[in-house]
Amino acid sequence: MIDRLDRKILQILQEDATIPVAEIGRRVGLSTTPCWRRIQKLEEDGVIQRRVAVLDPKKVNAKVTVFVSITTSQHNEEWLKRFAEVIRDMPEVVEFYRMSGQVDYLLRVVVPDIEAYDSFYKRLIARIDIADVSSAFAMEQIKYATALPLNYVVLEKDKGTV
Amino acid sequence: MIDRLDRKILQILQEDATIPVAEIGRRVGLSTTPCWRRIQKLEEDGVIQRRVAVLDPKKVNAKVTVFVSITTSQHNEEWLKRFAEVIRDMPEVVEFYRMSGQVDYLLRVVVPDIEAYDSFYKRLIARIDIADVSSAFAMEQIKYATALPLNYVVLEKDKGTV
DNA sequence: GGTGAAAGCTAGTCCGT
DNA sequence: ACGGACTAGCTTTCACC
Repeated sequence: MIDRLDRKILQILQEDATIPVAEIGRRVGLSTTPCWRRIQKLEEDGVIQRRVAVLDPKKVNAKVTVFVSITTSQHNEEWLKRFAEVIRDMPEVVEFYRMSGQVDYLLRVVVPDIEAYDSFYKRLIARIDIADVSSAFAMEQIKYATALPLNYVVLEKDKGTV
Repeated sequence: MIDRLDRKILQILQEDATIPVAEIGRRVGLSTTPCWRRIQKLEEDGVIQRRVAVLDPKKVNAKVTVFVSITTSQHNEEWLKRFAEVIRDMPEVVEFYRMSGQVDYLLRVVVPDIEAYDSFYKRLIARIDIADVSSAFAMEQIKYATALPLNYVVLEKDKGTV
């Protein structure tokens, strides 16, 4: 499905989606049209989901990240569905995972300060029944990448490519 | 620095950076040129850091997320600097935080499966001295947003805007 | 699956208000 | 600081190898 050229293209677009198709083509050793066709296909196939602007958290007052570990007694499908809906409506929750092991769910929450977190926390527990919550505060974001590692991509056998 | 119109623009671009400037202008009630100028300024000021393509993790075999909690005995600047460099070179590490409380650092690591995580883990501890590591596996990514909450932005007093 | 050039939009510039 | 018209450049299409 994806070959080495596609992977090169994805690598570029993951880092900078403003680069013209002609320039991407040049970098991967392709002329404009085939490069464009590949990008189209990657979008159709849903490999490329969207193109977004990434903002500086400090400049928009999103300075504090809190990791919220949640355990629940309610292990039914209905409860999870409702929980997911609640979370989807809270823009402070930037990531949401169902975990294995001790904690059931993990949230990454972004707020300007501790007070705002407290307010968020109250809104959260008011909306949904949760057994136990524990919060861990990040002091500094040392690395944040939207780019996924592409070295694990399962490659289609390339047909006589360089 | 940022007013309500800027915030509306950012909201749009955070979700979809492919929308033409004229259309963004229309949505926020501005004609093309002033809207374009605002976007330029937001880029110059570093509020907009970059535009990137977001990929489907499943389609690029990045199916497993692991949260790695790290504690260290080495609390000096030199060690952290080296640690940060090591992490920066590992594309599997997608996020990296310095934490308060029990754990010193938290990593979000993305790999195709448990075996790949084990290999990553070995490479990590081979490169840097770490006192204690504990790994928590995510079973499912229920929400992932690159968009930051903008309701906390400190707004410049708008001058007679709608 | 690849190339080159034409056509249609969009971003970026200029000038006026 | 906003708006309209123009230009330059990029995306997208098309005909072809």
